[in-house]
Amino acid sequence: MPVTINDVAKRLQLSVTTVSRALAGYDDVAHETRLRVIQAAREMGYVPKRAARQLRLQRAETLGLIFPTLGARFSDPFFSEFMAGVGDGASQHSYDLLVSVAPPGKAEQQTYQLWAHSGRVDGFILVRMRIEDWRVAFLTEQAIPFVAFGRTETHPNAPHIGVDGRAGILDLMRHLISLGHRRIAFISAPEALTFATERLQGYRQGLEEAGLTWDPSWLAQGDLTRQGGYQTALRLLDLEPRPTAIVGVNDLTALGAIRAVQERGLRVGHDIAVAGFDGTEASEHSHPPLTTLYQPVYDIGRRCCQMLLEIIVQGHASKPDSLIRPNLIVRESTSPSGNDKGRPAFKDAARPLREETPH
Amino acid sequence: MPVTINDVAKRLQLSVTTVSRALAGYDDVAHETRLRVIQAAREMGYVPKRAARQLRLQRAETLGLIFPTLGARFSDPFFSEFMAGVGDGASQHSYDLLVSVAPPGKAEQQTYQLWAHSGRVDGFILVRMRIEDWRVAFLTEQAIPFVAFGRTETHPNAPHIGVDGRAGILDLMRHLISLGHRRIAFISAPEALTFATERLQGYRQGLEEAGLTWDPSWLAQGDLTRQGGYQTALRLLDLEPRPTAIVGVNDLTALGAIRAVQERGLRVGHDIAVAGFDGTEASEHSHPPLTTLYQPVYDIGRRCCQMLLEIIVQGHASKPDSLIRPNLIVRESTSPSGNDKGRPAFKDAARPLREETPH
DNA sequence: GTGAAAGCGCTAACAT
DNA sequence: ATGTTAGCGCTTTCAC
Repeated sequence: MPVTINDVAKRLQLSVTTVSRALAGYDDVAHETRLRVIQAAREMGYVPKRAARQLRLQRAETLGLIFPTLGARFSDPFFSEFMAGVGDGASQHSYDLLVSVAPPGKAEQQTYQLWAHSGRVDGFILVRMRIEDWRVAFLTEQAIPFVAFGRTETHPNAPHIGVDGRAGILDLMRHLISLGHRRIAFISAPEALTFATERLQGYRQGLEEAGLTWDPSWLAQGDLTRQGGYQTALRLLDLEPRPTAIVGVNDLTALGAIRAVQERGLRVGHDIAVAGFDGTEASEHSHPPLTTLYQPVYDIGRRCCQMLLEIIVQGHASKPDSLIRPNLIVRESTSPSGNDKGRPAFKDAARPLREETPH
Repeated sequence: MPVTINDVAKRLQLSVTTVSRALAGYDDVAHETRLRVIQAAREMGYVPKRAARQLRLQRAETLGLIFPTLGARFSDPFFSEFMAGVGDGASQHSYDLLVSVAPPGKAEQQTYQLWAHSGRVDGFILVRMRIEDWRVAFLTEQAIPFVAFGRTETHPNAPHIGVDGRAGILDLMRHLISLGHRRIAFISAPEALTFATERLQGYRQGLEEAGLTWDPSWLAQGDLTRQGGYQTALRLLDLEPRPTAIVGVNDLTALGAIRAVQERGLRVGHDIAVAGFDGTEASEHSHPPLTTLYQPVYDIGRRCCQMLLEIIVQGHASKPDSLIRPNLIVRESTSPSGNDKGRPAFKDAARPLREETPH
């Protein structure tokens, strides 16, 4: 049933070599022959069998992406957009994308091992980097190509694309401080995650820079979910004196905090400022819209992919790492005019869609 | 560098046949031999090359999943969870999951063709079914295994798992009507999508059942996004007399509608009821929490996968289709006590997490 | 209980 | 410009 290169060759009274070379675009094939081959292949619906090609070429032309699941529910708004970027980048070079979902741990490690050793993939895209990340150590040691979205403390020179969370949050802190805020709380995340620590640094730096006295109880730990943000914010709102601003380590956390503030009968933007990080679609449409730091996730996915392909094909990336500065998008959640009722006092900053970032 | 079955055989002074059979668990291998083989394989880090196995077995042991992108941004909270379900189901049977993202059209079709004809995958999981869906026609005609999440008008007997959107929305309509609502608006989606049409049927049926007079302007068309829901709801709110309830075809739409209502200075739940469909995490944490119809997306993903494997392995599914009834979860967005300030008047209905649905 | 050998479909080195 | 051939690593039939 499935048509092979042999079928095509027989029908044309040619050798498989010629067919293969004609299709692959070699220039030592007669022009007319090439046309006949292409024509026949199309008519017969011939497509090279991937497994045969992989076996012969000793490469899979496939990239691997293993998402760590966080809890019972796996619904990271990031995920789909990042994956779209990686997927588009891959298919642009006729590479495929193999995806798996595994909670960090034994099974996860086995999947990396299996995919690499079975030749299922030529390299990996890593996400949700941890400060100490066995994946980086493991892949480096085994000389398996990879590119990470985010850096690792223990292997700072590993190929990666990072987002400067410290600088981003610092921008945000300056914004808040310029609005007059002095008691600024921060809802963090498990500190094993690199980006959480980086963003926390921005927070600390912002406080220091302004020479603000600081209360340790203003620093709380969430879990990156709305629920976590909500519950943590409730506790922060009970403090005396109450913070006037709450910064969430990501949008989901901040969105949860908004809910907490509103349940306490306070007005977001007016009584208390709230801000997040990510620039997810949800941040645009919260009530009030959320001030946040936008990072171009789709684009980062594409670039991770490009970089990985360079490493696979050439053995090294032309630029082994880069640091993207997120854009502060000021919306009503940190504006004195932000409130629960009535029309917005001013238009939102425009948020770029899938734009290419300069390289 | 990579270790093959030959390497293992040589080291043990055995033939590759015996090694292969020992590892595959055949019972005509001496017990002691098997142990030696397993031991050596582990020590040497031997993993069968997938490409060689695929070529020999003439199957990929891989499933394909192609997500249609909607607009510039691809961020459906629902996809990540569905994919997790499919992925877990696949890996449970040592199958892999190949994922791509393509806007409906030419490129999408080519990907299906390519993956099938190149033997890259053994079958497909289809999502976002349309009333008339060329994918179903194409795959059926080519005898390529597939399972769809949602039904298709033109091929009602194609293997699929559906969610009874009509019955779900009907439950919701009864709920709204029992609360006294008489002017109920519905924000729909492109009618080419099966689920949009099904849910719309539930809306119409609910109105009919109650014998309500109906104004055509209460039916509006969104695009499944928050933004679309927001803008469409704004128009609905300008009607005279104003609807007292707005039903969104999905959670995102309803969440956008909530924002519109609040911007107009109205209280959700009190002045206007709003409800959605999906039971996403975001619906739990909106302000106020959103009444919605929960569908067990993760579980559906798993079951689609199970079914597809049955078709691939046995040639047919033990149960070619099933219809899941979504659960109405009543929250404050349709409660007279729902409002923007103060504590919730009653606890949310519990929302099940990744539970198994009865079969 | 074990081994020899064929062959899956493809690409490329090496003829001619 | 085209053909012959080897071989990628695996599974499985068949022989012993």
